[in-house]
Amino acid sequence: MKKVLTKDFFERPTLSVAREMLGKYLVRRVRGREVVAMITEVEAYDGFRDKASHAHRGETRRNAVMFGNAGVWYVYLVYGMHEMVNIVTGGKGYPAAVLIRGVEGVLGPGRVTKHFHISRPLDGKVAEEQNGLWVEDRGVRIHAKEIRRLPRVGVAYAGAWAEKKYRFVYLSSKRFKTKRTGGRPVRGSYH
DNA sequence: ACGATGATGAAC
DNA sequence: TTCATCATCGTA
Repeated sequence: MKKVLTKDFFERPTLSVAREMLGKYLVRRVRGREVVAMITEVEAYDGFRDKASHAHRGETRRNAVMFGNAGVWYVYLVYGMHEMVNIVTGGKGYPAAVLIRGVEGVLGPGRVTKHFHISRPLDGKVAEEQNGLWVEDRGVRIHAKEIRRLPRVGVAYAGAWAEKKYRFVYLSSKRFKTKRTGGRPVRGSYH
């Protein structure tokens, strides 16, 4: 059971897509090499009003693909050195995307792109085999109890939007630990 | 705790 | 054209 996810999967409410991306497989094929891993951590960036989203200030050259068709890669550079990979969700004209923050064995969005050799030339490309980067459903089903919803990382400037639990983590991903202070989980940490 | 490193967007 | 900021990471 191996099915390449297409536009119909991504052209739905962003939070649903984000949650359902856990357990799916990111596949990269370039120069005869294939890299595959199960997605274990994602974040949703949803609409014009989401202050943490690049789309909040309106359409620009960088974020234009977020306003376009679902099922397209949105790849950009942050902090001068890390590429981030997102997949566009929702209908055309509605800016939204899901950031892939971690896969099994590779936690951290900058590490994911490095591991999969993903960089800006993929920005704006459709997620399909022909473009060398796509998402597969391989039949893994993740139970709601295995998912933790947390605030997004690195968006403290976004006020109330920073507190929304738009980050989805697959708990059984072995490397994910939760630090606790006063008994409350605060953030994921990487080991 | 901090510096690396460069693109982006808003101000001037 | 300048400037602050930034969906981070490795080293300390």
